[in-house]
Formats: sequence, C-alpha cells, structure tokens
Amino acid sequence: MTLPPRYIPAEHEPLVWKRWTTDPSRPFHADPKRVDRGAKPNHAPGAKRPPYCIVIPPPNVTGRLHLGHALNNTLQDILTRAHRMMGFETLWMPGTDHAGIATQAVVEKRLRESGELIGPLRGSEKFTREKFVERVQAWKEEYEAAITEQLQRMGCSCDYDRQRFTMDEIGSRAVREAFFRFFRDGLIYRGKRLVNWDPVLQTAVADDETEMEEVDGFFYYLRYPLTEKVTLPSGEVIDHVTVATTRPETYLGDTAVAMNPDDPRAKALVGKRVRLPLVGREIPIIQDSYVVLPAKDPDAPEVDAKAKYTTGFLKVTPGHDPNDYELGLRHKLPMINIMAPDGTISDKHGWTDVGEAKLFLGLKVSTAKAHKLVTAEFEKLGLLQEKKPYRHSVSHSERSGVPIEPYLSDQWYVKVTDDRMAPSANKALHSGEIEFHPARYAKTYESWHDNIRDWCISRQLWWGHRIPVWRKRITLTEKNWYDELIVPGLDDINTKESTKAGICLQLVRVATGTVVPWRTEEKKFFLFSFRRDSWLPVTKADEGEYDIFICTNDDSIYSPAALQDQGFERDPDVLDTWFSSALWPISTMGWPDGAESAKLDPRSDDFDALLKAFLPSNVLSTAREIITLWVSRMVMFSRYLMPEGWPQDQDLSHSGQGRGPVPFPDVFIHSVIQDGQGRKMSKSLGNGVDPLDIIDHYGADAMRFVLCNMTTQTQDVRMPVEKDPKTGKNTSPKFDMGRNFCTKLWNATRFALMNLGGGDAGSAASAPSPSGRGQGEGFQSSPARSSSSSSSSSSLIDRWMLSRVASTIKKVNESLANYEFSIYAQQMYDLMWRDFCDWYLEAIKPTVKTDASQQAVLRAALDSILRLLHPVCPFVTEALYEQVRLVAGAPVAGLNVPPSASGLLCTAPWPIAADALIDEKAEAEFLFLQELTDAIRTARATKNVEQRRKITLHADADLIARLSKDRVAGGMVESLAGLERVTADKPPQDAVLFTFRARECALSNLADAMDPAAEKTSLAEQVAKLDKDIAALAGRLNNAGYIQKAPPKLVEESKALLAQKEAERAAAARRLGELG
RNA sequence: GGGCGCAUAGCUCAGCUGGCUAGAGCGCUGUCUUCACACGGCAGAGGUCACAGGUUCGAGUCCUGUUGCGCCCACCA
Repeated sequence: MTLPPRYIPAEHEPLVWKRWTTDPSRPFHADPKRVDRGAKPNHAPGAKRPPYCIVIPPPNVTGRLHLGHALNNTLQDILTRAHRMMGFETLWMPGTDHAGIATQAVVEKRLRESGELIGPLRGSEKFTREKFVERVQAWKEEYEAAITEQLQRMGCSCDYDRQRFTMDEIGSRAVREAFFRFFRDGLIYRGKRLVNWDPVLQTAVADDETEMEEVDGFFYYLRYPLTEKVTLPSGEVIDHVTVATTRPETYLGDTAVAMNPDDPRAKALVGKRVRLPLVGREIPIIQDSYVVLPAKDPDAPEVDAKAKYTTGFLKVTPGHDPNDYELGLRHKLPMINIMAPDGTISDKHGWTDVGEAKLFLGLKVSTAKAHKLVTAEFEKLGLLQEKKPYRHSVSHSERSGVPIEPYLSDQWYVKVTDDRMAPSANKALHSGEIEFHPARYAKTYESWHDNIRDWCISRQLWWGHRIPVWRKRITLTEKNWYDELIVPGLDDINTKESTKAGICLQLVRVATGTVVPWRTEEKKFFLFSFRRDSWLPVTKADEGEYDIFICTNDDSIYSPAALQDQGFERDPDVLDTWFSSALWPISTMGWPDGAESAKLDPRSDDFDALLKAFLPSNVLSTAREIITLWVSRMVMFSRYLMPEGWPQDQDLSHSGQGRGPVPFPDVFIHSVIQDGQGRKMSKSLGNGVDPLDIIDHYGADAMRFVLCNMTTQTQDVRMPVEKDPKTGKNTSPKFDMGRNFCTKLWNATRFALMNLGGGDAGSAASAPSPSGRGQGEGFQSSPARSSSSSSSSSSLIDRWMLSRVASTIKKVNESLANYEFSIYAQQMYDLMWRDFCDWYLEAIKPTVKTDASQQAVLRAALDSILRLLHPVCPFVTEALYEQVRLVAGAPVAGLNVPPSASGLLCTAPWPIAADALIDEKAEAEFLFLQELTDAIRTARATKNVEQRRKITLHADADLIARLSKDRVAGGMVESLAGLERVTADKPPQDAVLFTFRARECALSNLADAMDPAAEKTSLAEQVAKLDKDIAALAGRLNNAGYIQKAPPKLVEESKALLAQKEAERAAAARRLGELG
C-alpha cells in the first residue's frame, strides 16, 4: 500500500487541524510560566525558554478576511511556527476589532437596504441605541466567527484560548483606564474645533477616514458690496470686491474678507467693510499673507491653480473651512455655524443674523442645488460676476461616500502633540528601540509625528466604547461656587488616597471653550482634591456658565446611577476605534489589572504572568497604510501607559508618561497585493479574492507558499485575477505553483518512504492515525551526539545533499531573521525540488535500496526539509511527518533532527546542522557531474536521440578516473545521462563531439545512422558562437585598464575562460574538417 | 505641493555593498506516459535590463535628468 500520487488538501487539512488542537500538549498555547527572557531556546519539557510573541493586527468585524489579511497572517504564522520549532515559548495573540464607524456604516446600510431603517438612525422610532447596538452585536458575532474560521482554515497557529475582541470586557477595561489616565494627566481635553463631519452618518470622522475624489464644479465669482466707495492706488473707484469660491452657500458664514498685504490694493482696502448680500452682516477686510496673489498671467501653464483663479480677495468662513478656521483664530474672527448636523443650512446651531437669507434655510450644503439657488440670488442682485468650470478634489467620507463638511463642534481630543506622546514615539525610533523593515518606512512614521495634530477621539456613533465621562452644566458665581462644584459623596472617596482607582474632573468655560485648571495648593491640575481649604475661590471675573466633566475609571467609586442623581449626564459619544486599537498590545495581555483581569475573563488565569512574559512582543506585521493610524498610536500609548522601568517595575499603576517600553521592537511592513492591472483589490471593483476560495481550490499550503514567495521587499505586488468559469469565484493562476509544489513534496516523500521500506504509507491518506504516539519512533538516540561512524556516508552525493541541507538551514535562518520571506520560499523551492528531487532522488535510485547509510541520509534530509518547510506549508508537512517519523533511520552526524516529543511536526525541533556539513568540495565536484550530465543530455536532445537509447561516452583518462572514483556518483551520470558505458576508446567516425570544461569528449551509438550534414551545420554554429565569445574575452583582456585595475582573480578567470573557449573552438573546427 | 516605490523574457517577479556569459515560476516549442510525481521528467526558444547623460577598466546594479505607472501625506479660494 502506498500514498496516492496526489496530495488532496481537503482530505488532510481538517484532520491535521484536529490533531493540533486536540493534542494534550496544546502546541499553540503559550505558558507564561515557562518564559525566561534570559534563557536559551530549547524544547525540554518544563524548561524555561525565551518568549516569542506576535499580537495579531485585529481584523475588522466588518466582513470576511481578504487576500491581504491572508498574506499578513501567513507571514505571522510563519514567524510564529518557526520560532516555536526553534524552542521559543511562542504566543500569537488573536482577536478582532469592533471597527466602530466601519461596522456601524455597514450595518446601517444593510438595515436601509432591507427597509428596516428609513431616515436617520438617531431619532429613528424603530431603533433605540440599545436595539441598534444589539443588531451590530449580532453582525459582529457572525463575522468574528467567520474570521476565526478563516484563520483556522489558513492554518494560523494562534493561541485561540486567549482570543480577544476590542470591545470585550478586558478591552473595555483597558480603554476606560487609559482614558482616565490621559484625562487625569491633562492629555484628554474637550474642545470646540473644526472637524470632518459626515452628514449622513452624522458623526465626526478622522482625517484618515476620508478620501479625496476629483469633482467637476465651478468657480463662482461673487461681488460683496463695500459699505463705502474706495479709491484704489490706480485711481479706480470701486464699490465692491469680488471673491472667488467653489462653495457659494458658505458665504452665509463669512466673517471677513482677506487679502494679501503685498497686494497693491491692500493699503486702500484693509480695514474697510463689506456687507454680505441678503444676510446684511458687515464684515471687515483683513490682511493675511496666507492669501494667494493673483497671477500676472493667469494663462501661463505652470501657474498655481489658486493664483490662476483668485481675485486676490478671499472670503473667510471660519466655521466651514479648515484654512479659514486657522485664519479666524489668528485674527480672532467670530465663527458662525450655518449648518445642522444633517448638512442642511440652519439658523438653529449658532447662526443668528439670518436676515433676508431665510430662503436658504433647509438647503443641503455642497449640493448643486444650493450652489444654484445662492448664485441665482446673487445674479438677481447683479452680484454674480461670472462662473468658470473647475475640476478639483474634494474629501469624501470613506464610509458613506458623501462629501465631508468641515463643521464646528465640541469634541474630545488627545493631546498627542504633548512631548510625552508623539515626540516620545520618535525618540523610540531614533534610539533604535523600534526598527522598521524595510527601513525606509521609518520615514513615514517619523514625519507623521513631526506634523501631527491633536487627535479627535469622539465619534457621534452608537457602536463603540462609550466615552467614560459625565457632564453637568453649571453656573458659577462668587457665592455659589462651592456648592455647585462639590459633588456629594466624593469627600469619602478622597480619603482613600488611592492612586489606582480614581475620579477626576475637568471644568470647561462654556463661553470660551477653555479648560479651567483646578487651582489647588498642590497644583495638581485635574486631580481632584476634595479638601475645601485647598481650593481658591471663584472670583467675579470667573463667573459664568461652565461644563463640569467627571471621569472615573471605576464604577464602584461613583456609580452611574449616583452621578445621574446629581444631575450628570453621560457623554453620548463613543471613542474612535483606534483608541482601543492603540491599547491592543497591552490590553490583550491584561493591562491594567494584571492578575485581577482573570475576574473579567476566567479563560486565562495567568494574566499577571502574561504581560510580564510577553510584553514587549517581538514584531508587528502590518500594511503600510497602518503606520500612521495604528503603529504610531500603539507606540505612544504603550510608552505613556506602561511603567518606565518595565519589566523591572511591574506596578501597572505607574505610567511611564512617554518613557515606558515600546510595544514591539520590530515593525514589518508587507507589500500590498494588487490585481493584474495594478489596482487595489476591493469589493466595488469586484476583483477581490477570498482566501477560502483559494484554499478550497488549491489548499491552504499552496496559498501560503505563494504568498510567502511573493513577499519581496517592494511596495506592491500584482496578482492577476481570473474568474473561475465553474464556480464564478475569483482566483489566480499564481497559486498553481504552490499546489504543484505541495504535490511534488508529497510524491518525493512517497518515493522516499518506499525506499526506506518503513511506514505504511497508505494510512496517511486513507486512515490517518488519531495520534502517532505509542508507535516506535524512528530514532534510537540523539543524532547530534552519535559518532560519525554510526552512519556517515562517504558517498559524494550524500555529502552533497547534506551540504545543501546545511547551507539551506543557514540561509533560511537568516531570511527569517531579516523578514525576507521570498528568499525563504525560494530557498525551500530550490532545496526540495531542484536539489532533492531532480538530483538527489534520481541519483540514489540505483543504490538506496541496499545502502543503509544512504537511507539514513535520505531520511534525515527529508525530515529536515519537512521541518524547514513546515512554517510555510504546515498541513502537508504535518501529514507527511506523521508517516516519516515512523520510519527508522540511523542518525546522521552533524544534522540534528531529533524526534518531536509530541509526535507533531509543529513542535518538532528546528533542524540544526554543523557547519562542517557545508562541504564546498563536494558541492564543486557535484556541480562538475551535474554539468557533465547536462552536457550529455543537451547533446542527446539536440541530436534527437531516442529517450531509451543507451549511448557511449568517450572521454579522457582523467574524466574516467573522476567518474569511477565514486561509484554512486559515476553511476548517477550514467543513469541520468542514459549511458551504456564510458570508455577511453577513440570515437568512431559517426560520433558526435562535444567539449566539456575544455575536455574533448564524444558520444557514439546515438542512432542507427548519423546525419553528417546536420552535424556539420551544428558544428559551424558552435564555431561562430565561440568566435563571438572569444572576441569579447580577448577584447576585455586587451584592455590595459582591466588588467591593471580589476581584481587579479577576475583576470585569471577571464584568461582561463578564454583558453577554454579557444580549445573548444579548435576542437570543433578540427571535427568540422574531418567531416569534410 | 512633500515623501516613497516601481519600470528587467508574452505574464508575475528575483538580481544585496558594480564583474552577468542577466535568473526563477507561469506561458510557449519539441520530446517522453521509464515502476515518486503529466499538478511530472528532459531539452529548447524568448531580454539593445523605460529613455538620455555621467562616474568607472567594467553599469541591470552608482550619480544626474526625462518619461510613464502606483501608493502615502498635505490641499475643498
């Protein structure tokens, strides 16, 4: 009984997965108690070993994983599996991200499509907040399960017992504590700012949640009447100024007109006023160098678009344009908001002087309709000068697709500009604590921090972490301030003097939006001190409306109910998704509670040890667009929140405040997979590939091998996508290679097993044993310690094979250390296919059945290949190892492949080869034989010699000696080249001459009859080709500079090559003469 | 506008600090169903390394510039 000639993944993958996950040794489970950072990697049961940890970039629960995920997770699994086999205590922490805005948008869209939801979500009768969140929760459950299944089908060896979710209790606890600490330390503040507003989802969105789109529009030239006539330096008298705008309706919120101080008209106009049509508001003309001067020649091709279109007068709308907002701040202009959250023009949100502009109320801003109506009114008044077509890019919401409205609103911010945040993240880069691979990506990271702005973290959504802040609006006077500020019950808490749990307050003056520092004797701003005598009283100047914000990290201190009784309302907003993502490396491991986290999730009771053992993790693997969104924030948060002296200081209540540890020392940025046309894969383009479709069709290993193989150091990789006519699913012919590779490995092992006479090869396919244990192991003793006399083969091809294995181990180790995945795959491809199959297995066919020492080498080489390949192709190698491990084989000196204690390949020790196995002499000699074989094969093919015909090689005595020196090696050439005999006899008249390394050789008995004409043509071609080569070489050697400056070794090589070519030419020419 | 990357065989890509007689896989051509594998073996065809300059004895590789494509950041006058 033998293995079938094909590897059919679907027959093995589920069984192999079951073995991994049900084995009592729990191979994917990390035990922090076994970790010792100072230990050497080893496999001894119960021994201490160094940690190796990767925290998964949590996939969004918005949908299923795509090929980019497959790539990233394959790479992480490769690293994880390799290190596990190398003897590290290995943790790959899995989990998913709630992806606030993205998931809410997807679910909202679904509900709209199904007709369940009509109109805006907020205020919807059908969906209360709780009910909607319930629906999102259901969605999350569905896709979290799908994602987990996908990961498992891919073979990802995550520690699934620890799987986390950003919004689970552990994650939420971390968010709460982190928010509290930032709030307490003054790094979270409330501010009225201009934000990106999505008028459909009705929430603020981050800059990175928007994307630019080219839009056709118009430049409208509007005339603003001056309140008095002005005489320009040119002598011209004007009664209006003309502004150019793409969004005419925003004129309703204009609070100034700006011009460049260098504009010759500025002197006459700055300080004058214009009156806004219909609104009637009078606004000043101000000067600011931000304003672009009009181009002298607007038609010149390289003129900046702004200079080309501008009139020199810029309408300033601080409430609805980011630049105008900055301008407004600089000039202390009023900010008028003319828009309701749904994007309609409204006088209910801070706009009072509506005047005759009433007719615009209710219009949706940024629509053609609004532009039309507003400009029509200007036209009626004779104030529309002209309009010009203009194509420009406008930012759109990534989630709802509508244009983003800059919108003035109250939001929470993290002060990432603080020295302890972004600058600290850069410090980690400069000190080498964090390193990017490839290194160029460090630049993206660095410049992001150099230009960073405070991070708006509040989102007006329902799906996410609720902001842990309660608010009450109060009016403070000289008389009532103490009573207003004191919150009953808090006095008691203060006496606890607890640093761990706490409560803190912020006071924001409503009129100005400014945060009022708590004025205590201790100068502990925001840290609430409840001792009345430590407060400075409110003075007359301080009187007014205030918002008081309370933040606590522990509901037991002050319960939500108690706060409500006091008239506090919980902030309705949720946090930006990246806030919880930023905590991911530490929250998943139980920050901030350590051992106590087990109360929140009893699945893992070793939380105290977990963080200590595995943080910092070893590497973060991700796509480059995540560098700013996520990598940066994880570094900032970890450095701020984790203790400075970590891991010596293990008191998690200590915040490092920018001097804590980095969450990982290495960041690997993988390439982006595009389709065959270089486009991004996306749902809308229909060019996405589902990893499960690939796995169904090709097998997980095939997919993984190809993904690994294409992970070079470049930015993008193209993957031509085809639609499978049968299934209608997207696929790519690129994966053929992986499938073929697995089949080849399968058959090579099959062949080896046949020749090793061992295990019942059939059982792997038909009836895999549930556990391999209990059956005889292949090795009797550790091969590393065995003496060379045990089995070391003296055969050249065996030494060559071992040398190839040894040097591949070395190169694979290097590639893994440098995150050079493609090189790793390539090495394994060459070793398994080219070296092992094409040469070694073919070469040993005549001898292996009777040569015990060769069998040992065969077994050890195969075992090594399976181990080295396992991280890339875990399923097929595991299935094969199940058979191979049962085959007895003597140890091979220098190649250490001890049996796996569990019987599983996934925890088998990584092969170790002695340097002495790398045998350059054997490789050189083998190369000689390979080339000889090739030369004969080529001659046979070009002379159309029949496949089965055995021919005769005529060679010189030296070559014959070399071939007979090693019985097996000589036999190899004979069998691979199809030789009947090798002789020193003079070749017969009809022999075909060829030269091999400057030796004249000949082949005879090629055919029943030779064609002398064809032979002559071929020889003439050879001579011509050689002449060309000789000319080139001679030219190089005649160059004085080359002789003088090139390395002598190179010159010698050229000379030798020239001599060889000349000899070959002479021989060919002579033979040509003989043939007449 | 700032930054990064890519342009090498029909396709997808290697080619590190300059020595190449430029490689791999797929595809193509020929041949072989020989007892591991036709998802295979063997052999072969196919490339002025985007373009133009420069440095060098020598450039796919280094420098400068040009063109084309892609990505990130900034930018709604």
